Order: sequence, then C-alpha cells, then structure tokens
Amino acid sequence: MADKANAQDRLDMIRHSMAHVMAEAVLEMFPGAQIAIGPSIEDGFYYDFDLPRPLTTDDLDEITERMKNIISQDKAFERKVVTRDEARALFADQKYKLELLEAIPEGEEVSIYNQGGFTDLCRGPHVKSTKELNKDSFKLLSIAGAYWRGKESNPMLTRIYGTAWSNPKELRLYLDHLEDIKKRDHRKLGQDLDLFSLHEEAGPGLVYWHPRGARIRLAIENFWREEHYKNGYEMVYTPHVGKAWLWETSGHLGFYKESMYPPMKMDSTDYYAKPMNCPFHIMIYQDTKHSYKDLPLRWCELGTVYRYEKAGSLHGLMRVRGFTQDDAHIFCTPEQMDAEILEVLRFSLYMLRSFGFSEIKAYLSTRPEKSVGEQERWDAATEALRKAIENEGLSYEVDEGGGAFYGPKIDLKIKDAIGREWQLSTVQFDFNLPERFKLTFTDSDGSEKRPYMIHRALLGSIERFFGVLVEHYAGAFPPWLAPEQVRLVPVTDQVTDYAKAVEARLRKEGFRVSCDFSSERMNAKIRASQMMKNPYCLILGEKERDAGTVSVRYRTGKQVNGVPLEDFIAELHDAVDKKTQI
RNA sequence: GCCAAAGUGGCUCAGGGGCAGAGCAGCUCACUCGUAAUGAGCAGGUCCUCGGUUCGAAUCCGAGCUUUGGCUCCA
Repeated sequence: MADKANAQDRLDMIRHSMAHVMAEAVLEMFPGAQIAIGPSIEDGFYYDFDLPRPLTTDDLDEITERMKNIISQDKAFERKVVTRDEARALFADQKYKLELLEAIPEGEEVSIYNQGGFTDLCRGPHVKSTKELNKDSFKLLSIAGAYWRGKESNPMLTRIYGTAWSNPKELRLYLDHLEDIKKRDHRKLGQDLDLFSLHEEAGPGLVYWHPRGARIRLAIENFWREEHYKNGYEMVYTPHVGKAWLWETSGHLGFYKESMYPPMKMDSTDYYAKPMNCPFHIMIYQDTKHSYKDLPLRWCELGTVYRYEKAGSLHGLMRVRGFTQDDAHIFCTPEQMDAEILEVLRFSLYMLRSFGFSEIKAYLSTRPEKSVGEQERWDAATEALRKAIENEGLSYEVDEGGGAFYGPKIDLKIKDAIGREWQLSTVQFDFNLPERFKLTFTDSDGSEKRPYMIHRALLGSIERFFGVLVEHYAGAFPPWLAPEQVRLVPVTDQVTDYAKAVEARLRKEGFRVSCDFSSERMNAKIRASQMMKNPYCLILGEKERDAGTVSVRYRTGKQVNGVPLEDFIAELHDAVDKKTQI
C-alpha cells in the first residue's frame, strides 16, 4: 500500500515537473506569454497560458520538440525560499503569478522552483533534474480554453493538456486506453449499431430512438416497471407542461428559470415544459387528504423532462435537453424515514447490479450554507442516509456542504468495464417542496403534520444510463438487453422455409430475432451479424434442416454445430433469465 | 455562455479560386455458396446557412447554426 502511494507521489512529481518543462518551452516560443497555473492531474498535467495568438496542433509538435530538448539537457530543479518582495520582483511582469502570490496566506513560506532559464512560483515538490524525466513517455494531448481560476467572469486562458508516465510502455498503455475509450464512444456506437440519432435541424440535445435502440430501452423499462411493482411502488403518469403557478410555487421559476424552456402563452397564462416531475406528483398527493395510515406512498414515473442546457455542455446522450428520469417520490412519516431510505438504497444497488455494474461507491452530501429546513430534520435525514450506506457495507465519501439547498443526498457512482466512474443513482431528501406546497397528513393524534419527501432516481436518466450501458458493454449487450438476440443465416435459398420456421418458433418464445434473407454469401451474412454485435448467430443449412438442429455461432467466435433447436431455446431462456453475459 | 477546431452523398473520408471525387452502404442483374466482405452495372451531392470579395467561390473573407475537445453550469 505504501509502495503504491509512493509510486503515485512519484508520478505526480513527474507530471508536475513536466508541466514546468512545458511552460519553459512555451515561454521560449512566446517570450511575452503570461503563465498561470500548471498542476499535475489524473493521468497527466496541464498548464494555463495567456498567449498572443491561438495555438494550432503544429504548435503542439513544436512545443513537444522543445520539451524533449529541455529534458535532454539534464537541468536541475532548484527549490528556493524567497521573501514576498523578492517574489514580487521576480514575477513583476507575470500578473497571474502576482495574483497567486498575494493569495498565499501571510506567514506561509513562499518557494520558487528554477530549472535552467525558467522560474515558477511553486510549492513543489519536483524531481531533482530533467534527466529523471523521459522524453518518450509524455505526449501533449489537446488545447482547450479555461477560465482563470475557474471563474466564468475571469478571462479565458489557453490550456494545454498532456499526459506523462514513468516510462514509454506506460504511456503506450495509456494511449491504448484512450483508443479503447474512443471505440466505446456511445455516439459512434449509437450510429454504427443504429441505436439512436440527434438532429440539429430538429433541435439540439433531443434524442431520436431508432428501433434497435428502442428495443433496448424497452427491455430496460420493462425490467424497471416489474421491479418497481415488486418493491411496493405505484406507477403514475403526469403531464409534460404546467402553468406558471406550479413552477412559481415549487420555486423553479425563481431558481432555474434560465435553464427552463421558455413559456408558451395560452389563455393569457404561461405554460412551461416540465424540468422536473416533483410538482406533478405533489398535485396527486394534494388531491386527497392523507392519513398516517396511507403512508408511505411511493410513486414512480418514467417522466420526460426538458431543460435548456447551455449549448456548449451538450454531449451525446450524456447531457441532453429532453430526457426521461426514472423518478419516484416517497412521502412518509418521520418514523418511516429510516426504513424507507434503507429500502431505496438496497433497491438501487439491486438495480445497478442487475445491469452488470458491480463496483459501486456512495457519496453522502451534507447541508450547504445556503439551504432551507430545520436543522434537526437535516441532522436526522443525514444520519438516516449514513446508516443506510453503512448497513449496505458500501465504501463512501462525505461531501461536506455538497447537498442541494433543500436536503441531504446520497449519490451512487459505478465503475464501468474500463474503470471510469459514472454517477447514476441519487437519493435526496426534500425539505423545500412539502413546505412550499404545504403538504400535510393527519397523524394518529389527529394533528396535521408535514410528511417527509424523498426524491430518488435509480438509473438517473434513461438516456444517460443507456449511454453508459453502451460504453460499458462497448455495444455488445448481454442477451437480455440485446436489441437483436438471434440472427438467422440461411446458407442457401433451399433452406428458406426452415429458416422461416425457426424464426417463427423463436419469436413465439418471445425472443428478438431476425433472419438475413439477402442474396449475400453466408460469410457476408455472418460478418453483418458480427458487426451488429448480436450475441447469437444461427447458421441454417441443409444439414441443420434435415436434422432439425441449428449451428450456433456465438459473438465470441465460438461455434457449436448441430444443436437441437429446443436445446438452443432452453439455453437462450436461461441466459436471458439469469442476465448472463456471453 | 466562453476559448479553440471542424462541417463535402446514408456512413468514413480525399480534394480545393475554373466539369464534384473514392470506398462502404443503397438499387438492379448474375452467382446458391458451410463460419468475418462474390462479381458487374446503376443511382445518389444547394460541398452547413446567409452575406461579401472575384469574370468565376465548395475553396478566400465576415456573420450565424451545429458538432467536437475543454472551461463554466448541471435543481
């Protein structure tokens, strides 16, 4: 464990030193450039510059060459503690450095690092000399814009991202990993596998589900609905638009107006497309008086919402303007809270695991400064969340003050097949809406009380979840989710009737099956099925027809010939029921 | 919204001030084939949109839209 930590420290040091080397190279090219911040980050480093002109990819090549040159010069990284005045003089023409200098708390040591001709205000640590860096184990990756100190109101600087490793082999592995990420990209696979599309002319950030994508979505939704009924939820359906009154009462118009679709005027009233489902579920709650005996109420809906996300932040299915939340609201008494939270978390884990995500981590977010609700309620709710996480034995981190203004929450993040983290489930308390809508229930002593409201989404949004699934499986969905579970390949026209019979039989069993009757050769048909990543391909020729069998070609390339049709059906049922991956 | 790059047939891309190109996919015809691409032919484009420069613009310039990589944001 200590070795691992040391290795990581060492890598951080290499990356941070690499950032300094890059800054030196950039200053060589642009002597008047302003330099800002250049830390090590996960997998690499970056440095922010204020440059006289935009950079091109050719510039990256030149910077790379200059960096290699600097590295081969064996320059020592020398640390020196200086007074504030000395530092001010040193960085007199570096306005960002001066600003950083002023931000260092009084009494704290000010250190600088120098390698050859380049000096940077820096806490360190660094490697001893550039000879500890390897000129073949780094690569500059991209140019991007970034606000100075991450503030939108600040000027935009030019950021250069790079990756750096201890040796060329590690770099190679990392670049392969980047290639893998590209191959799994849900936008590319979505097109190649004919799953979904987006249409700029019809509205950015709005998703069109193609038949193959829709089949997967249906498989997800059917499972979701079944499990929700099994877990004591009721399904509701609510409208897609609502009068301004609803959003004024909920507070959304006050807080999030700029990210709501603009209003439609009708009968001199504004109607808004819904950015959330909660107020609608509340309308149902308020339709009748509630007794403590009715609670808990668990209402779920695959509710499609619209949010006007900023143009620059749209990204495939991961960030869209119209999406379907797998939403539910639980109304319960304070006494029921602990048990409800526990159940929600357990259910959530069950769902995520069913889709093949086994590595799950929890994040508990507590009360932020700007927030509403009584402190005792926050404390009790936060404790309930914590107890639930511990009860499930999940590893978790606490994000102090990271909760929403209306309540504490648990987020669950999963790790996908190549180790990337995605946030999917969220369980949030809401102390705001019950208050705003004045929700009540009649308790056993006849008094009117406010119910607790828990808001939760297990998959997050169907669109985003689908995107994550595509990348997790790299498009090769397990049989229970695959849009086309079985592709039939008749070898010649002589076996068309047999192929049709097998297709009808499999369809009757409820399987998603299709038959390739094109005039292509068998090889081409097999290839076509492989390209679509179908889990099973059945080769049907005269031998199979005469024996009533099928020859199974698995997605993996494995083949089993002469399988009786009924045996294959049993095998497929088994795979689908157990949600096994092949 | 901000910084930068890109936008050429359904897809992947070449070209680039003077006739709009290829491969794949599609269609037609022939082939009836045993585990990842049979062959031949045909069709298909307002070169993102609008404006400007020019005898002439897909190409150069400007604006807009969209996408991509980031930043900011994400109830």
